[in-house]
Amino acid sequence: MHRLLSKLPPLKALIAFEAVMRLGTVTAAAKELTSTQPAVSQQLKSLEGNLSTLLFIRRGRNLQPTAAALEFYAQVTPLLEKMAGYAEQLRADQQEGRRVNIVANCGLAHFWLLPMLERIKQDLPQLVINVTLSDGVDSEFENALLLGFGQLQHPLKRTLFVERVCAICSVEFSQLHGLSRNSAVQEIVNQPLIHMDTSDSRWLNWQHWFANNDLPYPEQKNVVLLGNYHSVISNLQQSKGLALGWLCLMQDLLQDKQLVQVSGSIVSREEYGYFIKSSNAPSSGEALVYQYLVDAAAQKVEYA
Amino acid sequence: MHRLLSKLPPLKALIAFEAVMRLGTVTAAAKELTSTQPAVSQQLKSLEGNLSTLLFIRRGRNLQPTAAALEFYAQVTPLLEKMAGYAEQLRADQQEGRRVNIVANCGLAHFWLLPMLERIKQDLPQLVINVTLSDGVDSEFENALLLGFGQLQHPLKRTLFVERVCAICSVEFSQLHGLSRNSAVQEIVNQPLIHMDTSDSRWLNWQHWFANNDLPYPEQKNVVLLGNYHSVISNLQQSKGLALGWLCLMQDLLQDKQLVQVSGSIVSREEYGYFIKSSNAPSSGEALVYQYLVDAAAQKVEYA
DNA sequence: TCTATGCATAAGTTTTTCTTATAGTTTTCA
DNA sequence: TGAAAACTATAAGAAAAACTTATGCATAGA
Repeated sequence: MHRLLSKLPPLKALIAFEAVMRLGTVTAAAKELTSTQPAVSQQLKSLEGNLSTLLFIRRGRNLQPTAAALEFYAQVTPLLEKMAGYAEQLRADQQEGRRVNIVANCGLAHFWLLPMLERIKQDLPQLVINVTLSDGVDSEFENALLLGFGQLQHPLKRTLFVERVCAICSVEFSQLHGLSRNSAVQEIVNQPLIHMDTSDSRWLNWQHWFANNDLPYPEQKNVVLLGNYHSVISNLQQSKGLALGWLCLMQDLLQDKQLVQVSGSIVSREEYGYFIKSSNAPSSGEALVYQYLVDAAAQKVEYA
Repeated sequence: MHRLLSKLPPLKALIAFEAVMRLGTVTAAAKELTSTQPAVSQQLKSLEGNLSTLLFIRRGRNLQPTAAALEFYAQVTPLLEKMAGYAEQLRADQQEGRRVNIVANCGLAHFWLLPMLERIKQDLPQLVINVTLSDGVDSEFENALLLGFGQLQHPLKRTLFVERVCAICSVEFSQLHGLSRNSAVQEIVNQPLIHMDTSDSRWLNWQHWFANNDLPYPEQKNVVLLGNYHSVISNLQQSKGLALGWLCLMQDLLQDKQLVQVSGSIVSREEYGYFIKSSNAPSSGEALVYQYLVDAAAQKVEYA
């Protein structure tokens, strides 16, 4: 353990050493580093102590580097420069908005953002886009674009998709049970239902759906609560029952006839849905991606 | 200016970052670094601030590195490891006494040590020997073998050569003026004399020589004071006059008949001469060189 | 739902680093 | 030769940085 800590000399001392080697005197180095001569002198001493190696022969007024110092200088300077270069690169990327972080709700990411990601990267090649999946988040992120789900009435949030859900199942399941878009809502009462674990109660669930259709909530046995929407769809495709489908996310699958809408009932809440929210200090790149996603969502809605 | 300082992130933070990336959690990193979780957490924060780049997406309990973090980790870790490696190498060299610093009087170095240096390196190939020339030094050096000139009565000093000087000149000059080893000391009185600037008064000079031979010190006009012994010999070889020759240093040149001793007078002071002195904490390598030089000096004396 | 694990933040303390002042050495200049 | 200037090392008090303890909050697992 302590793989590096115990072996690395103090960086400040290295910087002081580099400057002294390059400029020849402690005083000049101190000037460049906007520090004082004793400070640099002590740094050198501490470096010599750390390396337990004499780096300079002190002859009263001037210093003469030892062979060890010359060697170490030649080794370490390029490393410091590279390191500074990498750090600068990162800062520049950030400064110029080339690096964009997106924190996205899992379902939205899986069924909407990720399929589109390659295209986004092609369309905005100057950006480095980083997507992190995260459910149950609508808090502040300091440096990331947030794609979340929840209440839409918020000055900083912009709506991507209003919440609209319907009952869906696989083609196979629909054929087996004679279900279709024209089925009456009553037919759904006795079907096995697939549930998502919506412990945070932000989401519409089957209870809402039945209440909205003036039907009694059927008693459920052996309820399976799935942790994320991806699992729900996975179970759905295995024809294990009916699930609630968020229209905006399922649109492609419905159009491709991979899934089937059951009954014409669409339950929606205008004040809930998927939203996009800028970081506190959006970069130019973030602004680009923001607009790109807003546009993409608007286009998708048109099909609905 | 500020070529590196302003661009480099704090090293401590880099070490914390490296450990967190490698181990996955702040707590584990803190444990490895024998620090505390909040300390590491703050380091990460400071690094993010320094790079003005988000490195981790915090999701309550765990951290997820951003693309920037992964990239930076891949760039920086090898640099840190190399740096640690170089530092370790230096420490190991020192530890095992592979690195020896010699601070040597200019004259002694030029006429005795340096001609022998290649041979020393061949004979002690495991050592890295670093010679620094320095006149007028008999003070303490923390980490270097000192070859100096001065008083010999000192518990830590060991005599290399007792001070013995004679008058010398070039072969050409001796032939022009009919001088030889058999010449009487009186013949020297009217010859042009070459002087070394011995402002520190440790050295025998022409005044001493004349006094020692019971001769009046001849009035000098256009006295040229040369700063180092090398210049003196250079002038001597240009047949500009007579100079005082330190026997131990001139021995090779006298044997090769490049220079000629004039008169048989040899002035010596038993309590002065060239000495060798160990550093405060001599390494094994230093001890080897010490003995090597003592032996070499002893051998040389035999010819005298 | 309760507990364990893990991160962030705040506040006070400790450690490190820096600055000011001083002394010593060497070079330069008169 | 001697005084001034340039440069470094060291000591001690001051400033800054880092760390630790305590606490709150969020998530994961039972």
